[in-house]
This record gives sequence, C-alpha cells and structure tokens, in this order.
Amino acid sequence: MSAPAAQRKPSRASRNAVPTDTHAIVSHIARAIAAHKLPPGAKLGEEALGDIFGVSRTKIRQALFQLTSDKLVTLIPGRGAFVAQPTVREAREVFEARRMVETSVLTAFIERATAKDLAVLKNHIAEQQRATDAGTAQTRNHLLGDFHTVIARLAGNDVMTAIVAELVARTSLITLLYQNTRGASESLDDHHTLMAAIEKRDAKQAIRSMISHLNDVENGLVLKEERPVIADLRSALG
Amino acid sequence: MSAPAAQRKPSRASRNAVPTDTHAIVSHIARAIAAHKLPPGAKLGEEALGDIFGVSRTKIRQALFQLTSDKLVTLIPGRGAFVAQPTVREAREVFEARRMVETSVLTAFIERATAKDLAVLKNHIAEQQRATDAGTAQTRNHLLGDFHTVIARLAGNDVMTAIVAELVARTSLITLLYQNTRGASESLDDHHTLMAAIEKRDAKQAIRSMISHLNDVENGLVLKEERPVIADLRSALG
DNA sequence: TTGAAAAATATTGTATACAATTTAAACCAT
DNA sequence: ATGGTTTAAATTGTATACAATATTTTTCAA
Repeated sequence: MSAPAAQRKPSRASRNAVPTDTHAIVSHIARAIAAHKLPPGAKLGEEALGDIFGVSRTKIRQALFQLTSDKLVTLIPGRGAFVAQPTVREAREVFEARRMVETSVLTAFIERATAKDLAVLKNHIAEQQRATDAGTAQTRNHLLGDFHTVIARLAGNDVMTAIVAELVARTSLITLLYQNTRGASESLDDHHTLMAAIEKRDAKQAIRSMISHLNDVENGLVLKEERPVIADLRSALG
Repeated sequence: MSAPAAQRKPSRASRNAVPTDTHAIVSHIARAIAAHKLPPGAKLGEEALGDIFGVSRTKIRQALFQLTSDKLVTLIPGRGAFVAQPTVREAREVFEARRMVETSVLTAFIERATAKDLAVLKNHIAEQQRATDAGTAQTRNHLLGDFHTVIARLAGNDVMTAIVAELVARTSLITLLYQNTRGASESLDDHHTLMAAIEKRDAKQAIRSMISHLNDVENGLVLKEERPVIADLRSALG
C-alpha cells in the first residue's frame, strides 16, 4: 500500500527537464562539459545555475565543489566557479597517468575476462561503430571515452574504475581545449585493433595497442591560441 | 602600507587551536582519521563539529562532502556522516590499485630520478628510522605512508601523486579496521630494501620489492569482529 | 517487566538573509 | 577622449532560520 508518487509536492524544477538531486546536477553539468557544450573558462554563476535547476544556491554550491574535486571546475576564491582550463602540463600528466593506469587495468582484464565479458566489450565497440556511422558527435564521443571505463569495470576493481572514469572525463576537457586534430574514426580503429588483441588474450600486444592509442590521441593535440567562445549557460544545460 | 593583521576581527574559533578554513578543517579531520583518533563508524555530527571548529554547519557540511568524495567519510542520507568502514572487498581493491599504480610510478621514478631526488628519498627513510626508534606511533605511521606519496611526487606527475595520496589515506583506515598484525619495523625494513634497489636503478628488483611490501601489508590484515570503540569527538580533534 | 505506540527531542536538508568582496558603471579631472 | 577615482550593482562567502526526517524518550497496555 504505497502512497502515490504524485503526493510528492512538485519542486520548482519539475516543470523543466532538469534534475533536482545534487548528484543529478553534478552529472548533468559534467555531461555538458564532456559534450563540449560548456567550454573551458565558462563562468558558472551560482544564481544562474540555481535558476536553471530550480534550486537554491546551497545545492549548486555543493555540486560545484564536487566538480572542483573532480578537476572539471576551477574555483577561484571570491570570483566564482569556472569550467576548468587544464594546462599543457596537466594535459600531459593526465595522458601519462592514463597510460600507467589503463595498462595495468587492461592486463588484469585480459587475465580475468570471461567469455561474457568479451562479448560485452565487443558489443560496446559495435555501439561505437553505430554511433560513428550514424549518431550525434556527442554520443559518439561519449561512447569512445566510455569504452575505457567499461574495460576497467569489467576488470572488476571499483577503485580503479573510479580513477579511470575521472581521467577519461578530464581528457574530454583537454581534447576540447587543445584542438584534437585526430578524428573519431581513428580512435574507433584503435579500439578494434585493441579488441582483436584482447580476444587473443595477447596481453603484450594489447598493451602496445593501448599505449599507442593513447599516444596518438595525445600527439593529436595542439595548443590553441584563441579562447573558445563562451556558450550560454541556459542553452547548454537546458 | 599594509594594514596590521590584527585588524581582522577574531573568529569564534581563534581562541582554540583549531582551523577555520574549509581546507584546513578537511585535512584536520583527515589527519585525525589517519592517526586513528577517529575510528571507523564514528558519528560526525554537524553541530558538534561546528562547535569544535567554531564555524557554522555550512562549512562543516562542505568539509564532510569533500571527505566523502575522498572515501574517508560515508554520508548516509538523512542519517548523517560517519567515518568510513571500508568493506573487505574495498580493502582488497585498494591494495590491488596500489600495486598497479605504485609500480608504474616507481618505474617512472627510477627512470627520471636525479641524484638529488635519491637523496631526498634517502633522507625521508632516515626520518622514518628516527620516528621508529624514538617517535610517536602517529608520526611514525604518517611517515611510513607518506613515503609512498613522496616517491610519486618525485616522479613528477601531480595527477598520479594525488591518486597515490588518496589510496594511502584510505589504507590507513583499512589497517585500523582490519587489525594490522604486521609491525611498523617490518614496513621500514621493506622501505630500506626498496631503497637499495632504487639506488641501483634496478627497476625489476624495485618493483618486486614494492609488490611484496604491499602484499605483506595486505596479508597482515585480519577481519576484526568487534567494532572499535567510538572516540570522543572533541578529544580527537581538539 | 516487556513491547509497542505516541510524543518529544534532536539532527539533517534546504532555503533565505546578511556581510564581504568583486565587478561594472558613472563621474570627474586632465 | 583618456585614465583614474568614486559610486553603484552584482556575486560570493558565511551564518541563520525553517522544514523534513530520524532518533530518543515517554507512556501505556498486556
């Protein structure tokens, strides 16, 4: 005898399609950043965000602090929150960290992967293929990054999965700030190659593929001089 | 013509020796957890903490959220914040993560370390030795964990350093919850052995040392049945 | 005495109010 | 016009107030 859900009094935000829970706000903004709707350097005003999500600044503040600890947002005391602008040094360190972390994860995955795990991964690549052939750039890029996180998850270590997920998220910010000259199809080719090595349980070859894949993405980056245009908050998040 | 610092109106907390800045509050609580003054499961009441640090619940809340994302605190909705009680599974994953992450970091360090870097590390071990011979258990344990973070820092990758630091902090919680039967002197011996391999730039041997060191610490853990006594908040943080 | 139900208390979740700082605008002198 | 100073507006930082939820205590019947 559960009470009808409609009994909940509708929050101010329920009219819009934007979330009201703190975690939902965080992932909503994170997705907007990853999808390149919110460019690096964009101001994230608290009241503006509060209006958009229909909550008070209190919750917005919590969300912004969390995003700051994820390195997607930079908090300048007294000035406010901005979408992070990773430095060249930070970009290189993130890629080095990914090479270190993901090769270990990949080794563990190859050791432990069941036939079902391999099938899941193959299916994920098929999704990537479909999104590349006929999908939005947003879902395609999301899937291409998610692939790396999925490997970590299938390797069965939640701690490592969280680390990989964070590094992948930071990478999406980096590839926007430093114009990625490398196309998505090249990355997808890399994933196919990597998958072939994984299926053969050839750890050495798989690691070589992973490292050269990450190197290629990193080497595809160039320093952009002009700052990207600051997008409108509401249109980016609405 | 700088105004005298005394012009700042003294905050409520200035009478006590406890910090008022949010980051300071976070590290103060984190240290108390690492020093095993706040046992796993201890309730972290917001008003109680606010009284101790002389700030409002607003700031305490921020600190608790940050500690939650560091996995040192568990936030149960509607119930409050508690010092985290990592599960056995989580403990194993943290150790596996450390083996993965720290072997990579160690390899990079051995490749890049200058003579000065080696000297810094040797000096750190000397400190560990002094603290083991004639220091408090608290500073000894802090230095033993810090050693791993120092290697990461000297390896020159801030992203990896942050990851190692977080894993080390989580480890201190784990070693309290699952009674560590292994003494500090054994760990110090391991560090000496590792240092010898590092000085010879013997990466393979160094990695072997690091892995067996982490394995030994992990294998020294046992499941404790009884819950640790909950310490008094004020005495732990004052 | 025990156990359940109800009331009272305490604690968390969220919003708002106010102070401090920063940013923008208006103003004036050169 | 230009540059700097002053004033006004807007934004952030912190504390407090109020609502919602948990916890404890009290009460009462078996």
